[in-house]
Order: sequence, then structure tokens, then C-alpha cells
Amino acid sequence: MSLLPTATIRTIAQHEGQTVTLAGWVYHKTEKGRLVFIQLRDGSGTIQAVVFKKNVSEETFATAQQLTQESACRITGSVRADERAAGGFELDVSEIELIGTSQNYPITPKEHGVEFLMQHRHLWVRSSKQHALLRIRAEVIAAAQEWLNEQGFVRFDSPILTATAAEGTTNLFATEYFDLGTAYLAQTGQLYVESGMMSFGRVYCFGPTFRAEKSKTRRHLTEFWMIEPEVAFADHYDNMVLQEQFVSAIVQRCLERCKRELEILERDTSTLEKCIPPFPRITYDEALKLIEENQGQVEGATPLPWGEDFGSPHETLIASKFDRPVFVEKYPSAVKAFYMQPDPNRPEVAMCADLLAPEGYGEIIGGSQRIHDPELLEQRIREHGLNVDDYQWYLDLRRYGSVPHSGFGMGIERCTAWISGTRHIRETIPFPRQLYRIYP
RNA sequence: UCCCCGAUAGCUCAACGGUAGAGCGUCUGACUGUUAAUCAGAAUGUUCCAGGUUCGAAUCCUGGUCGGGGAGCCA
Repeated sequence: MSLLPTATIRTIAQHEGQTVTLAGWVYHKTEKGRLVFIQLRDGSGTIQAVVFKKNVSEETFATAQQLTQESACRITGSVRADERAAGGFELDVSEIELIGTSQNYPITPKEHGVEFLMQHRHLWVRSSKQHALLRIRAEVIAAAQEWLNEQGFVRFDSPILTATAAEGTTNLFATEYFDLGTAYLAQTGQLYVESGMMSFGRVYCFGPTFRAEKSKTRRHLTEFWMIEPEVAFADHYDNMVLQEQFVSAIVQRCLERCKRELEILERDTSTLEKCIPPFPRITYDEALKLIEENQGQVEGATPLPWGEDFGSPHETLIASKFDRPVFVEKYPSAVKAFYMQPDPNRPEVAMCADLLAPEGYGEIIGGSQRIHDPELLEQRIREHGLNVDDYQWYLDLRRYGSVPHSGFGMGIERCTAWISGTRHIRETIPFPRQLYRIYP
């Protein structure tokens, strides 16, 4: 016989007055003499089930008393509106079936430290804030994909095992690949997605990417998910327009569909509500000036000479001057990837932009117009010390019907951290991979 | 890789170089409106590891392990 429930908690209002069976886990339990209160969660929400001793069999009352935190059970009862209930409804219990016991569940409703929680990540994902956070992550992903699909993009996935470095030779995870030598886990799908762009016009890839950076900060993971659209015939300016529409669509959809989750996380949504195009744009040069004029406002945000890349304190300072995400465009080519198109009026800067999230969440998107001239591209590959033979297929894309084109990559976890107001990126993915953590 | 901080009960933490403790959780009992309930009682320790100083080390010193915060790099 099926153990499936006959109702879910999220839609319990539809069952007012009916007798239903819910299936889930005990979030919390309080006893008060001949009365047992059970907070039941089923993944869609939580509800209080009330067990009166006089209303149930002795066995059922005994079962209710035995329930411990995270016991799995099926509870049958009638749905009753009650002003005292947190969600507006309670379940008057008639029967309880214990499905799985739970002894000494380690995560209690009290305080815990980071190390303990990360060590129990496989259980921590049940806790209300983590649950809310991961639901927002799922919404970010769904919103991103569905929006792109509606705009005529085709999902075109890139390989995870690759033979060469896409962006640089360091920071790669290596693994053996049969008799063909070393394979590397992809840092980006961008080069491959450019090939798809030549087939479909507008494509995106979506998947995990890997960077063996020895970064130990709240904004870094060694394995993170990136969505990377690429558009044929689009220039740098078209690219920024696409990005601001994309980001605001995701944010607005989360505001609509994740109200409860944002409330649970106590997210101040006023800054998210302002996230409507157009986003402000400043050039790298203007950003340098802004940093100089406001030095001292953020620790470590000291003035930089032209040509140096920003550190994270600089990004925080720049972002703090705007009430929505801000584009910083036209960085010096020397600090950016080899494939970025130079500005025709100023060849020393690239037709690229980073999108910085407000409130110190840092760069959520990096994008650029790509070089479409085969000779210039080959020259840049050599200048970066890369092996031209490895890039013959990539150069082919410029030899057969090359067009100006642009694209960008958005980090799912950083975007989720910003939207949810989560300080640390490790909570925005079910199982974060970090410099000093690979368990569980 | 570099800088800073930490490790004591299941958890969060206290303990001046001098008997290792509290709150929560757990277990037992009471209670018909609790929701981090309340009240009464009980059990619970390789003080991260290895050396050293000392009459005596959780405490001081050296080395290591594990973790946290930050930098650089990046999304």
C-alpha cells in the first residue's frame, strides 16, 4: 500500500474541514499532560498537529509521546482553521503511523557553530533557513533557464572534462584520462558555447565549473554552477542590455514566488525591488576615480594605479555607491581573458563588463564581446603563453563565417547569496566544495 | 600561499598555574494550548595530538592536526 500523503501542507487550506493524511518529519514536539503538539514538516511547509488523549486510541497517544525530532511519520487528522496556529490551520489528529525513528538528532533548535553545521550538512539542509535558501537557489535556476528559453535561447551544454585550459593554466583540477593523458575539469563552458552560438544564434550552457583556486573567503567555492549565454551578432552594449534584463527577471520572479522563503530569511527586499533596468554603468577609469574620491570608506579600498585590477574591497566600495547592480566596463585588456574584443577607439581596454551586486555581494556576472578576427585571436593566444594547437577548433569558429558576438557567465551561488541576503556562499549550494572541505 | 583567531560534556560556552562547571539537548516524572513551553530529578569529560617548563598544566612554551575570518585570484 502506498505511503503517499493525501494532502500537502503548502496547500492545506484547500482541505479545511476534511480528514487528510500528511507524511513528513517531526520538526518539534511539545507535551503538555494529556496533550501533545507536533510540528510536522513535509518539505512544502510546516503545520501543528494536536493530539488530545481523549480523542485517540491508547496506541496512537503512546506513539505521539514517543515521537522524537526528525522521526518520520504519517499523521491522519482533520484540518481546522485556528487563530492560534502559525499558518492559520491545525491538524486534529486521529491516527499516527511511525515510519522511521530518529534517535538523538544532532541539530537542535539551539545555536550551533559553523564547523558542526558543515560537518552535518546532509542533515542541516532540513533546517528552515537552509530549506528556504535552497528553494531560492532552485527558483534562481528555474527563472534563469525559463527566461532564456522564452527569449529563444537553446541550451547547449559544454563538457566538464576538457583537454586544455580555457582561461589560464593554473587553478585547474586534473584527472587521468585513459591513454590520452591529463584531463581537466572545466573552469567555464564559454569556449564551447561559442561553437553552439554559431549553430543556434543564441545559446547558453549551464552546469558546474571547477576552480582549484586556493581561495578561502565567503564568496568562493571550488565547485560552483554557472549559466553562460552567448549571442551571435551582439556587441558589448547589446550584451549589457541582455544582462540587466536577465538579472532583473530572475530577481522579480524570486520576489513573486519566494515571498515566504525571503521572510524566513528576514531578507530586506527593498533593494531587490529596485532591481529594474537600466542598471548604472561606469567605466574602469571612472571607477578608479570613484575609489580615489571615496578612499577610506571601505577598509582596504585604497587607490590603484591604472592597469591594476580591483580587489574585493574596491568592488564593495563601488557597489555601495549605487542602489542596484552596477556595470563596470572596459577594463584594461591585460587583466582580462585572452578572448575579449578590444575597444576600437582605445585598444588597451576590453569590451567587457562585470556586474557588481549591491550590499557587498561582489561580482555576479562577468561578460564581454569576443574577438571575432582569427589573426588577432591567435596573436592573443600566443601572448598569453597558450598553445595555439590546442585552440585550433576555437580558431575555426573565426575561420568559417565569423561574426561579432558576446556573452557572459553568471554564478548561481553568488546570485543566490545576494537575492537571499546570505552572507556566506557555502549555504547557497547543497554540498559546498571548499579549500578545506569535501565532506560530506 | 600569506596574515589574524580558535579547539573543554552531544551542542554553545565558562573555569587567575591549584577539586573541570553552566545553559541547552538527552533520559525519568508532573501538567488540556504549547510552538526554542514550564516545574522537579538524573546521566554525561582522552580539556584536539605529541613533547616541554612546573611540586602541580584545560591554562605557560614548542611543534603538529583540524577548523574559522580575511587577502590575492575570480563568478
